[in-house]
Order: sequence, then C-alpha cells, then structure tokens
Amino acid sequence: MARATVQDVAKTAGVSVGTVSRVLNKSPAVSESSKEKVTAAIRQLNYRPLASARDLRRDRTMRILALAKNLNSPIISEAFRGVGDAAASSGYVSLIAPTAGNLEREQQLVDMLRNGSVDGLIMFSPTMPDEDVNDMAEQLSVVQICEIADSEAAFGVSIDDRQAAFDITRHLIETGGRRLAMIGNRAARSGRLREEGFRRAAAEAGMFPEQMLFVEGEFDFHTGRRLTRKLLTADPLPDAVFCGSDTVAAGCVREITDAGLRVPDDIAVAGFDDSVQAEMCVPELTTIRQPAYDMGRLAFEELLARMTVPGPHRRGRTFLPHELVVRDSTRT
Amino acid sequence: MARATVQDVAKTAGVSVGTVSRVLNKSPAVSESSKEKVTAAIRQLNYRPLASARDLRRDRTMRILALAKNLNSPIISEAFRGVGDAAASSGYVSLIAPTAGNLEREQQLVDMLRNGSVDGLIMFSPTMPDEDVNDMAEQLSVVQICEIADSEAAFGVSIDDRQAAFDITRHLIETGGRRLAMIGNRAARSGRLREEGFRRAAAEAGMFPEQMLFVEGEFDFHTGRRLTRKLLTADPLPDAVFCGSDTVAAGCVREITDAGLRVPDDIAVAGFDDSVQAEMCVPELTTIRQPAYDMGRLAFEELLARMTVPGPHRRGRTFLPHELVVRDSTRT
DNA sequence: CTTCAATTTGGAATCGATTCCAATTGAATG
DNA sequence: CATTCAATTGGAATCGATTCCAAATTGAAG
Repeated sequence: MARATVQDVAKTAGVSVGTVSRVLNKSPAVSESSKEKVTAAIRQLNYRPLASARDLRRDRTMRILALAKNLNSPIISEAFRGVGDAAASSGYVSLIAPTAGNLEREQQLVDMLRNGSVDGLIMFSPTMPDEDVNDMAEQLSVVQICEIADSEAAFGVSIDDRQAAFDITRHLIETGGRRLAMIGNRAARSGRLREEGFRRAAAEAGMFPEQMLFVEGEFDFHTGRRLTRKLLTADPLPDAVFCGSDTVAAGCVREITDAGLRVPDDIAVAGFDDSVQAEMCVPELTTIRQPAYDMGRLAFEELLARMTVPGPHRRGRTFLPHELVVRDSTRT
Repeated sequence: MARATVQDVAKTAGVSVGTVSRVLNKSPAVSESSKEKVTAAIRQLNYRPLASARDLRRDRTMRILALAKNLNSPIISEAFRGVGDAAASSGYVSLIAPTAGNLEREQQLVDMLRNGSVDGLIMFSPTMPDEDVNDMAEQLSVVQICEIADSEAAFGVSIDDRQAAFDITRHLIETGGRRLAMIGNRAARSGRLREEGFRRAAAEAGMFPEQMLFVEGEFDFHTGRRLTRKLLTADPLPDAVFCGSDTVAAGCVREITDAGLRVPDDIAVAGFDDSVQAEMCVPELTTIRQPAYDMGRLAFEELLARMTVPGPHRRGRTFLPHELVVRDSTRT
C-alpha cells in the first residue's frame, strides 16, 4: 500500500482537501463534525503529511542543523543539548552532523541550508576559512558557537577565551607558579586566544616571552602525553602547565606522574572545559567551566531571530561568563 | 533578492526549464552550448535547486537520520563515523540527533522518517518499547545498532554482548578472581545480555548465584563510584569487578584506590568498550573492544538495501567480533 | 534537394499540502 | 418571509523541480 495523501483522506472522510488541511493545521474554521470525520480518516489511513510537500508550500522546514568537527567533545554535546531544548520549545527539530574536519563534507552539509533542507545553521568548529563563514552569515541564518570567526558580519556565542586563559594562568602564578608552560593549539581560533591570555598573564607577572614554554598540537590524550614529554626535557623544568583542554591536561598529569614527579607539588597542571575528565583525573583538575548549555540555548535564540525576523541582525560576539574551578592539580 | 528558481535560470539562459533541469541532473541529452549557457546563468543567479521541491518530485531525500540517547558516548560517535563514511560514499547525507531518553522527542524525530524528511533511520538506543521498534521496522527503513530489540522483524548490527561479557568474566576468573561482582545496567537490553554472560561464566566456574554480587545503575562515572562504595561494604569483599562500561570502571577503580586498596592486586577491575577512558585510567583498563566503526558501516549498508531494494529484507541480528584487550587493571 | 534518423529542445503535467476566494449553509434579525 | 451576516466548505491555484511526450532541429545519406 502506497502512502496516503490529503486527497485520499478527503475522499475517505467525504470532505474536500481544504478541510483536511484545515484540520491538520488546527484552523478554527472547521465544524466539529468535519473534524471528527477527518480525524477518523487520518487514523484509518495512517496518514502523515509529506514533509517535502509541506515545506515547499510553506517555504520553511522547522528544522535546524548544527555542525561540528566531531561529536564526542563534552562541551559540544552539552551545548547542543541547550540548542535542542531551546529549539524544541520553539517547535523546531535540531539535528547535528560531524564534519570530521573534511571541507567537502562540510560544504555538503552547509548546502543543506542553501538549498532549504533546513532553516538555520549553528557552527561549532568550521573547517572553511573565516572569510567564507562571514560571507555565509551575511545572507543566511547562521550562528557560531564556541569558535567564532574574526569578523563583523557573523554573530556568535562563546566565553571570553582570552580572559579565561588569563584568569587560570593568574591562578597558576598566584599559587606559586614561576616557570610557566602551555600546551595549546594554534589551529583553532579559541586556541590562539587562550595563548594570548596565557602570555599576557605571564608577562604581567614579569616573565619574558623567551621564558614561556609553549608547545602545541591536537587536543587529545595522547598528544597531551607526547607534548608533555617534550616539556619535561626543558631545563629548568616548568613548575606550572596550562593545558588547552582537560583531556590534554589528563595526559599531562599522567606523563608527569609516570616521570616520578608529583602534581601539583613539583608541577601544577590546569585544564580547560570542566568536562567529566577533570574529575576522573588523579589529582582532580583545576579548570575553567564553560556554561555550555546556556551557550547553546542562547545560540538558538539568536538563530531563531535570524530565521524569523527579516532584515539586518545583531553582529559580533556575545560572551557568557566562565568560572574558575579550583581542584587538586594546582597548589593552594 | 529572493531565491532564484529554475524558471529564472531558464529565462536568463534563454532556454526552457526542461533543459535547465537536464543540465542540473547531468542528462547527456543536452548540447554543449546549452550546457554552457545554463551553467553561466546558474552561477550568475547563484542558483541552488530547492530541496523540498526536488524531494517532492523524486520521492526521496538522500538523507538518513541516526538517533541515540546521547552523543558523547565514544562507541556511538565512532559508529556514527562509520555510518557517515558509508553514507557519503553512496551519496547520502547522514545526520544524528540525541533523544535524551525523552519519548516525545524521540517520536518527533522518528516522525521524520514517517513523513519523508529522511529516507532511513538508524537507532542506537531506542527509548520506545521493543514492540514499537518492531512495528516500525516492519514497514519502514530502520536498522538498529548496538542495542537491538528482541524481535524477528528488525535488523541490527552489534557485538555479541553476552559472549563478550562471558569472555571478560572468564578472564577475571582465569587470573584468579573468586568472588566476582558486576556493575551493570538492566535498563538496556545490552546490559541484560552482559549480565547473562557474566552470570554464566561465574556459574561455570562454580559460583552460586547468591555469591555473585550485582549492582546496577546508569553508566556514568559518579554512578560507578557510588555503586562501588556499595560493593565495598560486602563481606567478604569481591576480588574482581566487571563493569558495564569503561567510564563506570574508571569510577570503580577510583573508589577502590581511594579506599586504600590496590587495583588489581586486591580487586581486579574490567571495563567495556575500549574507549579512551580505558587508557586514561590508572591502572589502564582491561576491557572489550567493539568494532564500532565497522558496525556503523555495516548498519548503513543494510539500511541502503532497505531503502533501495523493495520487498522483504533480512531479519535478525548480525554480530561483529569483539576483542578482549588486556591491560593493567586485571591480574596476570 | 529530399528523406530519415538521431539529437536536442520546449512545455505541460506531476508530485502533495496549503491557502485564497468564492460559494454554500444556517441562523438570526426585522 | 425576506435579508443579512457569520460560519463553514469546496476547489482551483500555487510552491519549484522533474520528466515525459511531442516538436523542432541537425546531420547524414541517397
């Protein structure tokens, strides 16, 4: 049996397609008796309005798409939960897709916005150049989150990465850190901002740039270990390391411990994100908490405005407050 | 400026809509000169075919959707990577959405298959009852993965959870485990199967059911700690604990260590999944590796068959081989 | 310079739901 | 009982891309 259409429902119910449609869309201009007949026919035929036909006519889909390099980052999944809740309460369905840092894949997904498969787009970590993101945001409903391209056109929600890095580096210094090191990631814009914050705090404490150890790579556990091994060849050894993510910090702690040194007594370690890994680590990590859920909600609210209200929109970034979470991987 | 349509392109290029469409769909029956004119017009107008119109006419979307309770499970994100790669190489776009264990949310997403928003559905961890999954699989393109409802109708890909649990429990016994305990989760079908495997292995080793400690809860770190505290009140203490996930095992190890006992000398601990947490844990976890990526690929291939080939399909489950990964959290 | 076949093209019909307009019904009013 | 108004309904037009059929064009062969 093929799919039932409004026509079928109309025939079965003995009314016109207009009436069926009005029932579907809860128009008040339908008599009680018609409504019942239509409802019965719908149930009998197991009818569902075809999305593509409806979308074509209405010129909107009530769907949005989020894009991220990968999905297993706790920040991303938490932020997307915020997006999803906010979207649901406005009647939108939210979907997400990983780009795997693959430009072609990302293009194909972004095309879903261009060709009207979805009404809006939330970008976590674009692979395309900033410039392209900006061109897109110029005319389409796009909101960035966490990673925000350097531009006037785009709107985005994030924490103040530079300030957060500054704050946690200050904490490392205030608790006795003198020879600071950082494990960062210059590939990401947020990574560059965190490096700036780190360097500024270190400079304010009187460190010279040459004294600041800096190594960089991807934000995963094994990279964290590898880069820490590199740091441990320095002489003198650093006495405080700021890591760009908790996962990296966990690798860092592990490597330091395996080398027979103590955290935080010999070397203090700080993470970033306050993911569950911060608590799983021994000692538990001092880190920066991002209000990921709220960032997600806010990003959707702004996207909604862009999708529904025509005309020019707010620009630039919106910062949400971060929080320094002090645990046991830094000195007291 | 509003969106350009085929009509606009046809007018600009000085050809008919038929010709434009033929160019778009790479029909060979178009002269070189027409093709050039159309291509130029498309570029000039920045034209993109509207997805809903195309989908309506073609009666398919070339999109599939995956559903999971949450996205930050390493198994799910790895399996979905497999789905995505397989889908991409068949020209499909794959999207994913978390249900958060919310039945209403799940229904709304499943409706996307019913109303033709997507062509197929992959379910990781359904919230709806098995029966409903089966009814759905009966007539729609649905494939289950990891968690597979108990049914004849559905098709699904997973490891043999019962056997895997049996194997790792055997390992615990062979390395000296005598008083076995398990931290499981009866809410999930895979959890119940793992429990069966655990009990069978323990029984084969001569343990009586009354001797087997079993506690259960969600598969997260804090639950792992809490349930382990419960286990540590037993007398005599267990000397080997099988945990239903690495995250839980990490919590278990942590709690045992904090209690002043040693892993694995006093109590051996085994995890499940071989996620990155297994390596982050100290000592590193003995665990079961699931071929998640391949499971994802296979799930898509089967979904593709269901979407394209009409008629009845293969039923029942397909098992992919798991692997016991021995590390340092169990005795030698 | 025809004739025939092959290639290319135009344009109407189609997919299914929505919406607008006109028509009908029914009730209420004078 | 005629008239007016509101409530309800039917049905055609519409959204935009595809596809089928018929028409037009081209080219080759005779």
